[in-house]
Amino acid sequence: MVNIESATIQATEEKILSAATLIFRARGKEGARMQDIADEAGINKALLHYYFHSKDLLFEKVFKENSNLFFSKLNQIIQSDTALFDKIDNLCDAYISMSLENPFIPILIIDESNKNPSEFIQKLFSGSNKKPNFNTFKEQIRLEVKAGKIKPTNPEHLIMNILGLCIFPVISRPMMKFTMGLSDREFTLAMEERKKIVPAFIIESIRKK
Amino acid sequence: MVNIESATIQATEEKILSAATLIFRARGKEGARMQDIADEAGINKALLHYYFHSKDLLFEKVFKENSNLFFSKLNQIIQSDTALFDKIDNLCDAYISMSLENPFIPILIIDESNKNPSEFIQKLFSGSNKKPNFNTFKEQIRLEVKAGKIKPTNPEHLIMNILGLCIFPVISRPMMKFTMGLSDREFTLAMEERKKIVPAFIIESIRKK
DNA sequence: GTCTATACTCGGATAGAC
DNA sequence: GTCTATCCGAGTATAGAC
Repeated sequence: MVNIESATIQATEEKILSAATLIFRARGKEGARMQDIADEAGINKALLHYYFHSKDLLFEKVFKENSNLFFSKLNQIIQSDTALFDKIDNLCDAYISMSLENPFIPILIIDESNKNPSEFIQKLFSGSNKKPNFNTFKEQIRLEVKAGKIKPTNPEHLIMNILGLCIFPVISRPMMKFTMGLSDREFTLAMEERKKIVPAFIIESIRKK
Repeated sequence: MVNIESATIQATEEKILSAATLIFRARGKEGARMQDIADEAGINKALLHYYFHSKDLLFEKVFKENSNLFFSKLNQIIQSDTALFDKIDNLCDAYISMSLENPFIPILIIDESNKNPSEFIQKLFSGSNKKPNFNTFKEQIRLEVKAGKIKPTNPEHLIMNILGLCIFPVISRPMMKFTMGLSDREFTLAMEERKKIVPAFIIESIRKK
C-alpha cells in the first residue's frame, strides 16, 4: 500500500522541481517568473512559496541538484583507475552527453560565477557537493610523460582543452547552428560524432610517435 | 573651435555607453539596474531614457557595438590570404586576447542566444553587423587536405575546436581558477601561454607527418 | 496541501520644471 | 540637456479560507 498523502507531496515537489528546471533553463535566474514555474507545474504561485519559500532558495535547490550530477560524474571518471587514453575517451563521452542533456548547467555556472565569483562558488560547493579534484589525473599524466608514452604535457592546459572541446560547442548551439547552417538534427549528429572525434583529436596531439 | 554643445552630448552618450557596458557585463541584461547604470555614469535615470528610450534599446546598442568588434575581427582573419597554420595562429591569438578583454561578450552571446535563439540572432546580425563567414576557411582546408599537407579534417569540427579551445577557458575563468587553485595573476599567465600552446596543440593534431 | 485574493516592493518609464 | 518627483506595471511574497 502506498501512503497517498506523502506520495502526493512527493509528486508536487517533483513537479515543481522539474518545472523550475525547465523555466530557469529557458530564461535564467533573473528572467524566470514564479508564475511561469507555477503554470508549468500546474499549480499556483502560493504553493511554490509553501514548498520552497522564495525564488532564491528554489533556484539554489534546482541548481545544486543539477550541477552536482555534473561534478560527481566528473570526479568519478577522473579519479578512476583507467588507462589515460581510455579515460580521455570516457571524459569526452560523458561531458558531451551531459552538456547535450543539460546545456543550461554549464551556461548557468559560467554566467553566475562570473557575476559573483566567490559567493557563487562557495554556495555551489557547500553541503554534499564536492569540488572537482584533478590530482589523480595530473599525477597520471606526469607518469605517462615520464614513461615516454606521451609528449611533455601541461596537465592544467590539457584539462582546459578537454573541457573546452567538449562543452563549448554544445552551449554555443544556436550560434554554431546559425554560422554553419546546420539543422537541429545535423547539429545533434555532429555532437555525436564529436564523442569520437574529440578524443582522437586530443590523443593524436599528445601521444608520442 | 569645438562645438561645446555637441561635445557635451557626445561626452554624456559615451559615459552612458561605457557605464552600461560595465553594468551589463557584471549583472547580465535582466540583472542590470537602470539606476546602477545612471549612478555609474554620474547622471540620473531620466537622462538614460532621454538618450536611449528604454533598457531594451540600450542593451541592444551596447551589445551590438561590442559584439561587432568580435565578429568583424574574426571575419577579417578567417578570410585573409594567409597560410593555414599562420591563420590558425592568428585566430587563436585574436580570440584569446579578445575574450580576455571582453569575456562578457561571448558569455552574453551564449546566454541570450540560448534563451531566444531566432530572435536574438536576427537582431545580432541586423544592420551593419556581418555574420561570420567560414567559406574561405573551409575551402582552404579542403585544398590543404588535397595537397596532402594535413590529414583529412572536417572543417566544421576544426572551427568548433579552435573556438572551444580559445574561448571556453577564458569565460570559465572563476571556475578554472578555483578548481586548479590559480591566482588571478597565474590565470592570466596561463592564458598568455595558451596563445602558443593552443595553435601548437591543434597543428600537431592535424598536420601530416 | 492547495486555493483565491491581496499586500508590498522594486524598478522601468514619464511629466514637467529649469 | 538635465534634473526632481511621481507613476504604474510586474512580480515576489503572504494572509486566510477551504
